Amino acid sequence: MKDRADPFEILRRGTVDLVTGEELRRRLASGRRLRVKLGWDPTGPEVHLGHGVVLRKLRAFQDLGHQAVLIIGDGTAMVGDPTGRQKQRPALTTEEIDRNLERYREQAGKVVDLGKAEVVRNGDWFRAMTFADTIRLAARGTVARMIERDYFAQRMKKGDAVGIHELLYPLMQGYDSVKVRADVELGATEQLFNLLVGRDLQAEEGQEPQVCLTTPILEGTDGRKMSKTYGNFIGVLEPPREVFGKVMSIPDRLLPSWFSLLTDLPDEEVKVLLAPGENPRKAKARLAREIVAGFHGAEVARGAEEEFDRVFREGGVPSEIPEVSLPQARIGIVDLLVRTKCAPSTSEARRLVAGRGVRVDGAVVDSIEGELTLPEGGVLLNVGKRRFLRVRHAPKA
RNA sequence: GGGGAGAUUCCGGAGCGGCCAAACGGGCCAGACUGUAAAUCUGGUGGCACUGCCUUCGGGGGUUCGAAUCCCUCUCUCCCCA
Repeated sequence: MKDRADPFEILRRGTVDLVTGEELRRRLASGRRLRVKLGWDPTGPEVHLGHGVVLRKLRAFQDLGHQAVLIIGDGTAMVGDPTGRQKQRPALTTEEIDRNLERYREQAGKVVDLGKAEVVRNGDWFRAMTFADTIRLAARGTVARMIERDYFAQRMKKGDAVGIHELLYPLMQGYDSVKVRADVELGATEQLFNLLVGRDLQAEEGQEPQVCLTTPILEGTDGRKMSKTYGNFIGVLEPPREVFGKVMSIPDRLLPSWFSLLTDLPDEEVKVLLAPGENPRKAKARLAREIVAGFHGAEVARGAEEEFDRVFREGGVPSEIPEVSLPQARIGIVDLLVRTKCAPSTSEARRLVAGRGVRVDGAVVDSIEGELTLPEGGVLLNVGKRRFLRVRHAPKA
């Protein structure tokens, strides 16, 4: 955050909602160290660039000397989501939550300074609540208020189930704010409603209502919201090369938003990169480099770029190729694909070969009948554009 | 509590006794063209011992030579009324 003066302006940049700007300005002016809350549900182990946006905002607060307060939502996650619909998340075990939390720390730590952050679990207080406490909390919300939200309205219209506990969610989240006495709560813009509930609850408790600050939803590699369920995300812990490649494959129109949400490049510089007439590819490479550098440093980022160029621009081979050893020396191509997990099933393997998507040592395999003998140095197996594998014959297991 | 509708392959959504491994669209995979962009085009998209066989249409049971399709029952969901 190398930037001139006004902390307020720094924090305001790239936000969608800020309730209210005046309050934030006032609190910043107080010179007090603000408590800035960000919640995370340990329902999965993956932190992706979409989360990165709001984490970066939290980091910005940290850089200005404020206190980050991370809420781990194990209270709600333990309850699980009983909404009947097929593959809703099952209740998580304590072990799973701990594991997810561990992974989360590792990943979030790439963006925020966890050493200086306060990390609390809301399960600590929710588990302690009695049913009567719960009722009292529930009484603070109204159904009308809850279901006016787009999210619920859409699902109901669509005929999907909405569980009663889901109506409780915003209240629980708001209660967290009361518990940690948050000055500011961060979230993606879809979270605005939940954040606002926190304000109400705090006010009822005689606390000064938190400032709610939301960040834009990052569009994923396919243009939809970046999300685990869409499989269109870029994970923070993915190998640098992978991250670089995925960034290169985003649609051009995402460039402006990705630059502003995921990098610290000054607007003027971005403007030059995206000027009409410039090759968008160049800008994208810069973006990819910036993002990788943010997690792994400039050195690694440069390496990832070189690798990318070699493999995809020059049709070369990656410098590091995973190796697999097989006990037999002679094997049918279809079998080979299945054994090396390049294809999930024999049928799929056949399709890949039939579709001319499989190469061995650079030559397209054009028959599913094909058999090959693994030579001394092994063989380079290549499926599609990005999957490379070196297969050797291992005399013994 | 009463009445109605519905549960289909990754998703949406056809099918309503054999021609159904199941239309069509989306997604996804592979190929062409590219800048691993967009747009477009082609092929594919349950499994296997693959011109055949096996397992799928919410669960269980039944009718039938034969069921995703008919009957019974269970579970779940939605809508209307109270």
